[in-house]
Amino acid sequence: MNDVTADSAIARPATLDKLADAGSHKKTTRIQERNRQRILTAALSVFSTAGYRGATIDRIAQAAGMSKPNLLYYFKTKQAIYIAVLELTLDSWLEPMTRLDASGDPIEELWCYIEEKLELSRQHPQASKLFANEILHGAPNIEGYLKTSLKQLVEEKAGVIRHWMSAGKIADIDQVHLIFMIWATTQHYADFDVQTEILAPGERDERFDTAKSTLRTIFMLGIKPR
Amino acid sequence: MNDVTADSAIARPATLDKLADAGSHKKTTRIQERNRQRILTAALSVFSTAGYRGATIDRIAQAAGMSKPNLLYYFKTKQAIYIAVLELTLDSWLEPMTRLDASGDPIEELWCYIEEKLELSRQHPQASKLFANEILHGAPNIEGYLKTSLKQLVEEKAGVIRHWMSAGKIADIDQVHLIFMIWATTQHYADFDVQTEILAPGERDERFDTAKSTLRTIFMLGIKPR
DNA sequence: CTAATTTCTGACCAAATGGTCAAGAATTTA
DNA sequence: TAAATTCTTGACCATTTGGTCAGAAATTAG
Repeated sequence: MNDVTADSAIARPATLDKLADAGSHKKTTRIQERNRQRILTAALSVFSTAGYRGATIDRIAQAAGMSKPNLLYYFKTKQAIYIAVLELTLDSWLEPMTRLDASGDPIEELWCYIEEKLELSRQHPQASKLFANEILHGAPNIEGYLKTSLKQLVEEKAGVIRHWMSAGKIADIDQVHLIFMIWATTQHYADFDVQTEILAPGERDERFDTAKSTLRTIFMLGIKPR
Repeated sequence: MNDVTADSAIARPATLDKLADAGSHKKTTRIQERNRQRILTAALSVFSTAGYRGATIDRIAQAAGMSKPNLLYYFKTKQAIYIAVLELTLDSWLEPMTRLDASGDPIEELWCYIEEKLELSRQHPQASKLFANEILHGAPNIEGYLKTSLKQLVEEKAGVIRHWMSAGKIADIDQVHLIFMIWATTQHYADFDVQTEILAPGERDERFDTAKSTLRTIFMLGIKPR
């Protein structure tokens, strides 16, 4: 019996493996390109709604329009598909943060970041759910990434925010926890969309617009220097 | 093949079933009392970390210190255990909101609510994760509850907040989305604890204290009337 | 103490699922 | 066109897992 406890693909890989045909010298054919893409798209859809354990290779194959053995011809294991999808979406999910610019106007920079994060939740809720699931279950597959790349990025941007603070441009609060607040409030609309739909009925876009104006009011007032 | 899509116990039960020995006329023995309790505790632990699909009856039984068939003597199905745990924790999880008092001081009332929610995340992270998982996967088991009891409660309290607003006691923002913000920011520390541990290292209590002071600053400044 | 009832367990079953494989179909290359 | 390579699939296997059951063990009732 395995020692794996949670809804995870594997116990503790230190880092994400590069699954792209990195070392391989074989050229990738057009069929490969197309099918891998189909699989990844299908996998994102299935994993994000069903979680790792809840997803079955059969479902993913079906969603990708191919047979299970055929899918396994492109990705050897279920875990390999999962890791590939995580990899594929991680960068774009974190990208807005990299654009926090120390030389810009603090209030404007932060609002821009919040807005972009909310926009990501609006347009790519599946990515958000994928990560939410992963982290909720202990982040066994991206633990290494969190501890290295993400930590470094967060430390860098926390430094930027701290700089703004000591210049008296924004209120004095913990920088990392401010980032947590931004993540929590924006991703909430993707991860818990079922709940927000029920409790704040109406058109989806309308809901996101109201969310945006609420976030603007509170964050902008909340971080303004006194 | 079943039609169930996500990591869910069942497709769409309108409401949570009362699983307590409601209709039964048999008395509950002491052994029953003890073992049911053990099972529910174990189940909360396992379900919250592994999700519904990731949890196995065997693991729950093991955590409860009994054999699988014995556990199934007390709860007929895995789903029955899951629903029972959800039921057991739902009320206490939502209870702080019921205490939002229209006659109290708005700022103080709201801060009190935020503080209590954060405290719940600190002391009962498992409950938070259980719900996060459930809602993330479409809330198939508590959909009915969300649409009735929770919706009613939220509407009532949104009314209270609206009242404060029209009296000019707090800033003019969407009430329901303010509630979302409070949920998102406080539950974040339970649901994504792995991430917060990595990015904001140090003692757990210290982290929660810093979170609290950050939330206080932003929320209190953010909702203050201009 | 004996009988009735409750509690508990090992053995077992059926379905679901991750993964394999030999061989056929399609495509590319020479 | 023929050979080589890539792509695809039905059939199959092993493991996991939710759940059953007959009966043993313990507990309670008379």
